[in-house]
Amino acid sequence: MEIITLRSIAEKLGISVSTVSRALKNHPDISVLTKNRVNELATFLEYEPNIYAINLRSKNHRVLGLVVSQVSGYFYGSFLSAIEEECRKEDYRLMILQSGSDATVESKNLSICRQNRISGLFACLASSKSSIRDFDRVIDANIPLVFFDKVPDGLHYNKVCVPDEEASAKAGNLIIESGRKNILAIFGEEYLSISKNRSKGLDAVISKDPQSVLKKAFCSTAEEAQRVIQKCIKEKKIPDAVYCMSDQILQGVMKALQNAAIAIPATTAVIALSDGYLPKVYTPEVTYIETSGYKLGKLAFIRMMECMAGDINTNTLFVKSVLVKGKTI
Amino acid sequence: MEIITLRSIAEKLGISVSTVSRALKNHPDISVLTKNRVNELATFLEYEPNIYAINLRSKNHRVLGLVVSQVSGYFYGSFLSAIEEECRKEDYRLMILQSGSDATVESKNLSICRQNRISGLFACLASSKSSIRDFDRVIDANIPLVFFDKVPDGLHYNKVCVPDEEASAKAGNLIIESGRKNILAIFGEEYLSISKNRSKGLDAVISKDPQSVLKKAFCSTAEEAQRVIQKCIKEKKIPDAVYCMSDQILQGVMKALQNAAIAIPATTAVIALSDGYLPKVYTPEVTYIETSGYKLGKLAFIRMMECMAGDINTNTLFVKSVLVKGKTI
DNA sequence: CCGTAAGTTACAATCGATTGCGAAACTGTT
DNA sequence: AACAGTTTCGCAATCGATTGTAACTTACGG
Repeated sequence: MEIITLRSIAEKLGISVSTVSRALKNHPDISVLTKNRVNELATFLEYEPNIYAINLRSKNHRVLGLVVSQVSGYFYGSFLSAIEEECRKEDYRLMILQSGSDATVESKNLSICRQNRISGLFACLASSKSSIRDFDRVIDANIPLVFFDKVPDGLHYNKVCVPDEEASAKAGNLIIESGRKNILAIFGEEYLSISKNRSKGLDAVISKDPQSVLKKAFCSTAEEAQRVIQKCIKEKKIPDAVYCMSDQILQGVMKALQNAAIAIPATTAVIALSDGYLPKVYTPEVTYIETSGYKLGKLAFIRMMECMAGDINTNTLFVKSVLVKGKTI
Repeated sequence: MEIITLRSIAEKLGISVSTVSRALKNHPDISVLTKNRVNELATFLEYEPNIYAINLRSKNHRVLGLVVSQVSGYFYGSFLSAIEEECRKEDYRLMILQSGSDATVESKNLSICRQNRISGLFACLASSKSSIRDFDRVIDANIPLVFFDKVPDGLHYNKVCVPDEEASAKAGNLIIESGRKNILAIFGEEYLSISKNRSKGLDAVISKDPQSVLKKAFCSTAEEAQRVIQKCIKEKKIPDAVYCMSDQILQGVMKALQNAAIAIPATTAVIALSDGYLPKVYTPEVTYIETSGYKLGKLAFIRMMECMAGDINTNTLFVKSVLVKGKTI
C-alpha cells in the first residue's frame, strides 16, 4: 500500500506541502476552503504523520525507558502496569529493556536508551555488579533518571522506594504485640541493600523487647527458605513466628510449614512483606505489610514528570506501607 | 551537554560529513588513517547515531508492538518476558500498549502502532467488543500481525495459541484414569472462546465414559469460583474431582476446599490449566496442564520473524501442552 | 489605474544520517 | 611531462514534517 505523506496529499490537491501541513494543524493562515479539502482527503486516505520525521526535528521524542532485570513477576509487572497507564495518559511511549540480572546486558541497554534519546528513564539495579557509571552517563546526557526498588547509594540520584525499614518495623511490632518471642526472620541475599534495610528495621523493633529471641537467615530462593524451616522442624526448634522478607521466601516457608502440618497461626505465626497477591492465595490468608509495585509505579511517574519539567533536585521518595490483616498472626 | 552528530565530528576533524559516515561504517573508500582518526574521536565523544534520522531514511524501524489488555499477571508477564528477550537478541525495540479491556483504548493503541510504522505487531483481543477492523487496518498497512492467546476467528490471521481443547482433554483423561466420576468443571466467562474451547475439549473426553457425571460452572472471578465450591459443600454435593480452567479459578477453588478442610486429593481431586506458578505454591502441589506464556512468546516471535521475512501465509500454531504431575490427583 | 493592506499560498531551510556520483589528489608508466 | 589508473574524499539529494519568510492574489480606496 502506498504510504501517505504530506507531499502525496499536496500533489493530489495541487497545492504545496507547507499548505497541507498548516491546514492539518488548523493554522489561521490557511483558508477554510483549503482546510476542508485537505482534512477530507487526509482522513479519507488515513494519513498518519511520520513520527520519525517529527522526532528528527523536535528533540522531544516522548519516549520513556524502563530498564529492569525481569518484567515478569508480580511486583515488576504491577510496577510496569502503573507506568504504562500513565505513559498512555500523558501520551508517552514506553521502551522496555530487560537485563536478566546481567551487568553487561544492562550496560548495553543503557546505551540503547541514550541512542534513542529517551526523555526519561526508570531503572532498577540489575545486580551487585551493576556499573553505576553507565547510569551516570545517562544523567550526563541530560536524561532524567528515576531509580526504583533496587536503588544505588548516594544522594545525587532520584529514587522511589518502598519504605523497607518502616515496613519491616511494622511487621516486627505486630509480632511483639502478638506476644511471640521465638522469632525467625528470613531475608533475601545478604549483600542486597533491601535485605540489609529490612533486617535493620526488624532489629530496631525486636531489640526493644529483651525477651524476644531473633534468629536470622538469608536465602536466595524459595527452596532455600523451605529448607531453613525444614531444618528447624527437624531440630524441634520450631519458631513461634516467622517473618518473610518477600513473596519468594513466603512461598518456601508456607510450603515447609504446610507440609509438616504445622498449625498456623496456633503453633507458628507468619507475616510477610508482599505486593499482596500471594498472601491472599493461602489458607489461612497471610498477614502482610503491603509494598505495592503499582503504587510505586505511580509515584515514580509523578517524580519523572517533575524531573522532565525541569526539577534538577534529587531526592528519595517513599510509598506508604500498609498493614493488611490476614489470619496468620 | 552538546549533542554529538556526524557533522560536529566532521567539523572538528576538518573533513566532510559523508567521510565521517563512511569511516564509521568501515567503507573501503576511506583511508585507514582517516578511519582511525574518526573512530577515535567518535568513541572519545561517545557518539551515538540519531535513531530517528536513520529511521526516517530506512523504513525498517526495528520496533515491534505489543497490544494487550494488561501486562501484569503471570501469563502475560512471562509472554512479555519471552518476547522482550528475543527482541533484544534480534536488536528490535518493543513498544508495549495496554488497553485495560477497553475497546476504545485498544483502537487508539492500534492507531499509535500504525503511526509509529512498527515492523510487526503482537496482539491479543482486549474484549468481546474489540473491533477487528482496526486490526485489519494494521494488516492493510503491511504490518505483520500475530495474534496470541485470545485470538479472533477466521482463517486470514496469524495466530499462536495454547491448544485449549487438547490441554483440556489431557486433564479430562487424567480425571477418567483416576476413576473419579463426579466431576465439576469451572470455566471463565461463558462467551469467551477460550472457555468454549476448553469446555469442548473436556466434553469430548468425559462423554466417552458413560458413568461420569460432568457439571459445569462459568465464573469471572476467583471469588465466584470459591462460592461455587462453597455451595456444593453446603449442599453436600461435593464433587470428587474439580477441573479449573485457569489460575484465577484454581485460586478460588483451593480457597474454598482448604477452608472447609476437604482432603485433597483423598476426598476431592484438583486439576488445573496453568502457566505453572500458582500450582506449585499450594500444598499439596496441584497437578496441572502447563500452558506456558513463555513458550507461547517464543513461538510468536518465531512466527513474527517468518512474517517479516516475507511469508504472507496465515496460519495457526500451537505450543505443546505438558502434564505436570502434582499431588492433587 | 495604481498603491496598499489583508488574505493566501509557496519556497526553502532545517533536523541527522546515508549514498550515488563526480571531482580532486596521487601513483606510476611511457 | 603527459596521461591513465587508482585512492580518497566531498557535493548534493534523500527521507517527511515543520516553519520563517517571501511572493502572490484579491479587494478597495484614492
